[in-house]
Amino acid sequence: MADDDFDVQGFARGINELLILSTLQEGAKHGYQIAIDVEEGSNGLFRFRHGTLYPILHRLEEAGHIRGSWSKEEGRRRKVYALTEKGERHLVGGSDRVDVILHRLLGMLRGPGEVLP
Amino acid sequence: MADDDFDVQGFARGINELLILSTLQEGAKHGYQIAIDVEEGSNGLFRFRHGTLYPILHRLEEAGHIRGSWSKEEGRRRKVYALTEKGERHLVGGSDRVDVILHRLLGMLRGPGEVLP
DNA sequence: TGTCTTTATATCGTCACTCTATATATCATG
DNA sequence: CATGATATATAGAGTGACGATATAAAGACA
Repeated sequence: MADDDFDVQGFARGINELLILSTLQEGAKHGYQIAIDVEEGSNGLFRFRHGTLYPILHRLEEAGHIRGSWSKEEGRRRKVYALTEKGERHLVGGSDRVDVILHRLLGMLRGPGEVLP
Repeated sequence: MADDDFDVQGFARGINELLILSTLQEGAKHGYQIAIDVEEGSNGLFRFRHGTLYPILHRLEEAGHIRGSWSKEEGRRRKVYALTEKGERHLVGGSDRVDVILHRLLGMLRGPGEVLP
């Protein structure tokens, strides 16, 4: 499959990844905080179960989009993730792509008669 | 999971279903024609493999969103699908939902801080 | 006539991924 | 000291898109 091809699976996966990268723009944070911020930032619309969140974080770390480091403040172990440059580029490109795809989708759904700007 | 909850899997699955329902607004057609129309209508962005298309058509038929009937014109057997009223309602509701998610998602991705109405 | 491509529908197996549930550990509160 | 919130992790289940493959008939071409 070509790189600019659309597939729903990859698109869905991408949404979750982009949401995580997006909140990390505010600064480095640990997983639990990411989940909270995404949920609050979207008024509860977007939400991560921890069974969903952590695998994605590991995936993003392996891909070099985020960089994790353990901190042991107050005895509580936390893995704090920071956005890398690669991750930032991925976020910008991914957001543009989501923009294009969803607007085209909406154009299709609104019916064939309508002409979009 | 509540009905108005967002999950990426369901959203992704919904995209394909809505694309199919959308082209059927033009009138009843058979599966192969649906695939062609979706691909051409989106300038090649959205595309169905037949391994993807037919299971979705069966799913939509079972759900009562479309109604299929066999035709044997010219000796070639075709299953022609028509949009039902239920399917029409599903399409309208689904389009509105895509609209909402699109704007909220882009609001999140375009940078934190701002919470959209 | 034979065969190759296009049209047309269908299903099976694989793979990836979300989601539920469970495990582990620390800190705060009553 | 038990309960709940914080915090990370993984195993198991279920779903479904995707690729490959099967079937079959129509049209083109030599």
